[in-house]
Amino acid sequence: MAQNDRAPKLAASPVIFIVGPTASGKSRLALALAQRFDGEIVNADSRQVYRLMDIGTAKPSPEEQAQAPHHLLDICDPGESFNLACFLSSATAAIDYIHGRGRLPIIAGGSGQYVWGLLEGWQVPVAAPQPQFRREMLEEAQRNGPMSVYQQLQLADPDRAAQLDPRNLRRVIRALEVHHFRQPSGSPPARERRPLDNTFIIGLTMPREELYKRIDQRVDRMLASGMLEEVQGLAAKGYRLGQGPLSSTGYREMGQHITGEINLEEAVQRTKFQTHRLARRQYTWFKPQDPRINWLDSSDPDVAIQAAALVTDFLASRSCYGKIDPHTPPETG
RNA sequence: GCCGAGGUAGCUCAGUUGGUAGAGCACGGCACUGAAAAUGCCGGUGUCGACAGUUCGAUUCUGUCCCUCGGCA
Repeated sequence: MAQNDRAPKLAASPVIFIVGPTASGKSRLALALAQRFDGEIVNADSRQVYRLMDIGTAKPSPEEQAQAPHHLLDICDPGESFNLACFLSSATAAIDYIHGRGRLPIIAGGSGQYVWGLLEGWQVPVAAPQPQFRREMLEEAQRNGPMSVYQQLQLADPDRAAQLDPRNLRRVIRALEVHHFRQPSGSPPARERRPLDNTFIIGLTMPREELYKRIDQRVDRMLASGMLEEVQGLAAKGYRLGQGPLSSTGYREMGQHITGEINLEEAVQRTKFQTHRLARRQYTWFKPQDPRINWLDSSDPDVAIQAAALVTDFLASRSCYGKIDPHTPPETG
């Protein structure tokens, strides 16, 4: 089935992915594998890219970061907006760089859109966000209802309109934005993107109840280590509570507490519930039945050993430069 | 012990002028191609505290009992 339209790409440089819901232990496993296989970690978490957002994003500590090279952490100011396109180009660059050093890239993170976009080589429309336009459309929706914006899209791009829920204002506005501001053909084309070759995906999971317990404990730990103070510090620097990156789970709830909307206890409980929801939504990107993902139960103390064994096998099967893999055991594993 | 208020979905509560009930949150599922930890969508049978009475019919009315929370002793 691996027919080649050109020279076979033997031993293409491998890439390891570690995916799964929040609090499943991705960062820790990434570190273990990086040390074991001479790897470098590339963050695929949409919030850990922001500086000053450490505690609430469960970003690896400086000590942990010192144990292996990390990429795409702290590359943005919380006032800037990071997005899929930013991720795709910077992650691709990081992978090339790591391969160039003869090392193993380990992509670790729970942002499904980023992970699959990178792995599947998504070609995103070249139309930069237009804050002004978004604001206008938002006002339009407030004045005349979201339907009026949707109707504009139906006129402008009926195909896209048919794919969207009219009630999902944000997506509808984005679609209109793409229609109006897409780079005209003739301007330099976007960088051609293709699916990554030679990838191996490890998924970390565990029984739902267990996951929720770990999430709750982690939220308590975040608070004890100064999560509220972190958000207060961001507010003091002028970042708007509840906006942009500060609308992330946990940050939003702490913000609501800071403005006096809810008490601390309520904010903590909501953060826990919101994080459960986040985990559920992550499972719709990383599906338990997805054959591409090699799932491991992260509540098993041996996960790191099991993962290392899988990676060892994977690398062995790929690094033989044209030699035939001596044995392909039929067992299911 | 007496007087009030209340016992309805896992939680907080609404409701039925008598025809077996519904919101928010939780929880479960889904979508997602430059905001994605964001945004949007779908999913509600639960001895309506227990027992008895009135009634064609009671979660809804009546009585007794049990429990909770106030107040008075």
